[in-house]
Amino acid sequence: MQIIKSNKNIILKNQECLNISFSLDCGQAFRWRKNDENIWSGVVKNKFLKLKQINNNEIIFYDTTEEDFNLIWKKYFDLDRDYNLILKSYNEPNLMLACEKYNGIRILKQDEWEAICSFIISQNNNIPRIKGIIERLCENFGEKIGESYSFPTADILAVKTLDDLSVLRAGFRAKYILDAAKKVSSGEVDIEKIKAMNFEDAKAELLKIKGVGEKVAQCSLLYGFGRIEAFPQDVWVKRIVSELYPDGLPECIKGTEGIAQQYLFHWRRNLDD
DNA sequence: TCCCAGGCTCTCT
DNA sequence: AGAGAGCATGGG
Repeated sequence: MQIIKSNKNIILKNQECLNISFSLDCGQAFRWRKNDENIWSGVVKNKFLKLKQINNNEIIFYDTTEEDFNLIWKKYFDLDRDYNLILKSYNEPNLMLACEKYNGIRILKQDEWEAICSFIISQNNNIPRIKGIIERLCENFGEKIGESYSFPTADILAVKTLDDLSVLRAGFRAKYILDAAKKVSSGEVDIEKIKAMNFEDAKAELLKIKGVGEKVAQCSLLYGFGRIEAFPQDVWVKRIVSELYPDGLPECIKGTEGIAQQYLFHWRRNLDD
């Protein structure tokens, strides 16, 4: 991997196992948009970013300093993890197929609160509508950042009412968003403490929030807290498990279940393509 | 019109 | 402790 400064941009060359389109559009993050020039744009932690992948081995981070690249984007795209090594360790045929076809998916390290809130919204919902609700959440309650908006903090949402949230058209999930915001804002569910907890304790903390069950907790831990041993089972993954692994998950994914899950999920959803 | 969508809560056995 | 209805909203 090579980091090159070019005018105001950063160019990342020869980064192994990183496909930004797969990573930004595989159902793990809901706020990235691609324009007709294949330029992606999004907001992470109050930073607005545009980026584009060229020739599969060159990624341009527009208007980005080396400092922001090293402090924010390296972590967000999980670049310190050796995905080749992990994917190579998978020796189960179906999983190998998924990894070959969608090579370059990385688990994005999202903001913890944003992940909790986003996956609360995701329950019993479809991806286009999830994106719409989250977009309205940011436009109505976030702050203007570049060409987009920040994700509203728990503190901001904690003092809203159900009536305030009606603009989201989130349905029955609105009351869950409020409960989550109040518990996170008050520290009853303490994100800083969760970071330091073991997996089971961390999950138990998240389950204190109304509207957070097993699946949403696992998603929060995987995409928000970077716990790659999490294994969220939605309807698609349940389908995969019952079809392919009725007697248990393959031994080779132990410790990196979340990464395997992401490849299997994306592969199974796009089987007809 | 009916069914379903990256589930969870509540209630009833 | 396990099963099932109900939940808001919108797209196919």
